[in-house]
Amino acid sequence: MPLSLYNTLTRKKEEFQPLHPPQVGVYLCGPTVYSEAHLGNARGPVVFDVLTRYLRYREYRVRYVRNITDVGHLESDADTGEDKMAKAARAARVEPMQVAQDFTNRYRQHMLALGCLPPDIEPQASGHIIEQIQMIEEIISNGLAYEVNGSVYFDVPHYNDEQQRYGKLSNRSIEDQLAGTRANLEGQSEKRSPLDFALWKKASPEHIMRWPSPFGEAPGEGFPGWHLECSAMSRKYLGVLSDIHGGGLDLMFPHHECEIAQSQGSHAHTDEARFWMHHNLITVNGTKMSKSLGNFILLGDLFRGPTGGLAQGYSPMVVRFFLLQAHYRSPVDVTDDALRAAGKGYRKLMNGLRLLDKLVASAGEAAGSPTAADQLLALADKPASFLDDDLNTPRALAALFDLLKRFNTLATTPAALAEVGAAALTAAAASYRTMVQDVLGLQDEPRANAEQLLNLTLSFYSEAKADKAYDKVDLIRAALKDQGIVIKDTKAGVEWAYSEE
RNA sequence: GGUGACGUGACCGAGUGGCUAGGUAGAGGUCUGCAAAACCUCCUACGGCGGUUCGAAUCCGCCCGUCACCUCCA
Repeated sequence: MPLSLYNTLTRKKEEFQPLHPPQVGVYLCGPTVYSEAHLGNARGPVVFDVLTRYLRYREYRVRYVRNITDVGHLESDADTGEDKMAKAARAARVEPMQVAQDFTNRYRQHMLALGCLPPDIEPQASGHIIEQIQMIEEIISNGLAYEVNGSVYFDVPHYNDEQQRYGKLSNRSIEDQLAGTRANLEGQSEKRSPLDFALWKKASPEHIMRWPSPFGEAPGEGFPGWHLECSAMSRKYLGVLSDIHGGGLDLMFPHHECEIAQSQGSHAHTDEARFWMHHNLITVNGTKMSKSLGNFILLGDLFRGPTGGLAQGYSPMVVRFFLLQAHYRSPVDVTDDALRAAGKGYRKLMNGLRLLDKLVASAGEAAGSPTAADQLLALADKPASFLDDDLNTPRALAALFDLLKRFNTLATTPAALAEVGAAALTAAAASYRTMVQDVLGLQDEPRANAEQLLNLTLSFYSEAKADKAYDKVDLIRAALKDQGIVIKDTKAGVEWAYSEE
C-alpha cells in the first residue's frame, strides 16, 4: 500500500512519491531559541520524528533537517528594533548567542528525552547569513524586492501579479489580506504595501544581533527577515525543491506562505517543497498553548510536575504516547485525565513488549496451522497500513492494542499458541516490537528504583542471616556480586558498595 | 470582517454512507492464599433542525457553540 499524506498546498491527501527515490528530503521548522520549549513546541518534532522513522522503515533514505533559529525575530513592532533574543540576553545580562546556545542545549535534551532522533542536519540561522543574503540578491535581481534605507522588502503585490498567487498555501486572496491589514499601517512606512514583508532589516543602534550588510548606500549592518532562514537552509541542504516541509498550523501563514514566495521569487522558482504538512495545535482548556498567552507548560516542568494546572508530572514517553494518540491534524487538549489515561495505555503497551521474548520462546518449534498463522500476521500488518493513511498514529496504536490482546491470549492458552505456530508468532512479535520501538519511537521507561530494590534484597539478606540460612545468604551475595555490588556487614548494620573489581 | 478547523459515549480520541476503532474509568465474571496483570461480558455515542437516500453520526442546507489564522508563535 502506498503512503499518502495530506498536502496543505492541494488540500487533499496525495500519494507520496519522492522526487529522487530512494532519497527523501524533509524539513521541519525548528524553534526560535530565546526561551525554553513548551509542550506545544514538542508536537512538530514528535510528529516529524515518527514521519522520518516511518519513511526509513519503508526503506527510504531520509535527510531530515530541523533548524535552530538563533537570529532573534523581532519582538513586536519592527521599528522598536528589539528582538526576542536580544531582550532575553539583556534580561540575563549575557551575550545573545549564550542565550541561544543555552536554550538550544535544553531543547536538544528535551527532544531526545521525548524519543526524537536527532535530525541529520540541524542548521542555525546565524550560520547561514551569506546564503540568506544571496537569496535576497536573487529576489532583487528578479525584480521582486526593493531596498529602502538599508532594509529590503519583498514586493508581494508585484509577485502576486507577475507569478503565482500569494496566499495559495493558506487560501487567502491578496484583497482579503489588504482588508485585514488596513487598520494597522503605522510603523510600516518603508513598505510599499502592508502585505510586503522584510527580507532584511537595517539594524538600529540598539539592535545587538547584526551582520555586515550589502544593502543600502553606506556600508551598514542588519539582520535577516523572519522567514528567510528556512528558505535558504532548506535550499542549501535539500535542494531547490524538497519532498516535505512542515510545521505547526500557525506557521502556515505568514511564515510558510512567505517561504514559498521567497523560493518562487529567487532563482529557485519552486514552491520549496512538494508536500507542505501542518500539524494542529495543543490547547489548554480549549485555548491554544502559546508563549504570548502565558498558558504554556514547559517541557522540563511537565516532566517533573506538577505545573500549569496539572496535578502531577508525566514522563517524556507518556507525553509522546499522549501526543501520538491523537492524529497530527487534530487539536489536542491537555488535561490530567487525558495524560493519566495515556500513561496507563503506554504502560500496557510496554508490558506487552516485555512479554514477547517469553512468548516466542514458549512457542518452541510448533508448526501451526496456516489459518491461525495468517490471522495473526494480518493483525500484525495493520499498524503499518494505518500509518500509510496520512500517518494515522491513533489507529496504528489501536491496531497494536488489538495485536497485544491476541498476544496476551496466546500467552495463557498453549493450545492456541501451538495453533498459531512459531514462525508466525516470531514474525508478529518482531512486527510489534519494530512498530512500537523503531517507528513510533516508544521506549520502555523503567520505573523501578534500583536502590529501593537493593534495600529490599538487603532486608532479605539480613533475615536469612538472622535465621542462619547461609545457603540463602550466599545466594544473595553471589547474585549481587554479579551486579557489581558487594554486601558489607558492619556493626551498624548491613551496607553495600560498588565492587572495586 | 476575511480564511480555515472543529463539536463523538463518564473522560481522551479514531473513523466510515449500511459492517458497534482503541485507550482510560465503571459494573459483572474467569483466574487467584490475598492482590495485580491478563482474558471474557456489559455500559452502543456521534451539537440542533431540516433535506438527499432503501439506509447518515458519515453527503447537502440552515442554526447554535468552540477554536485557530489574518501581528511573534509549533
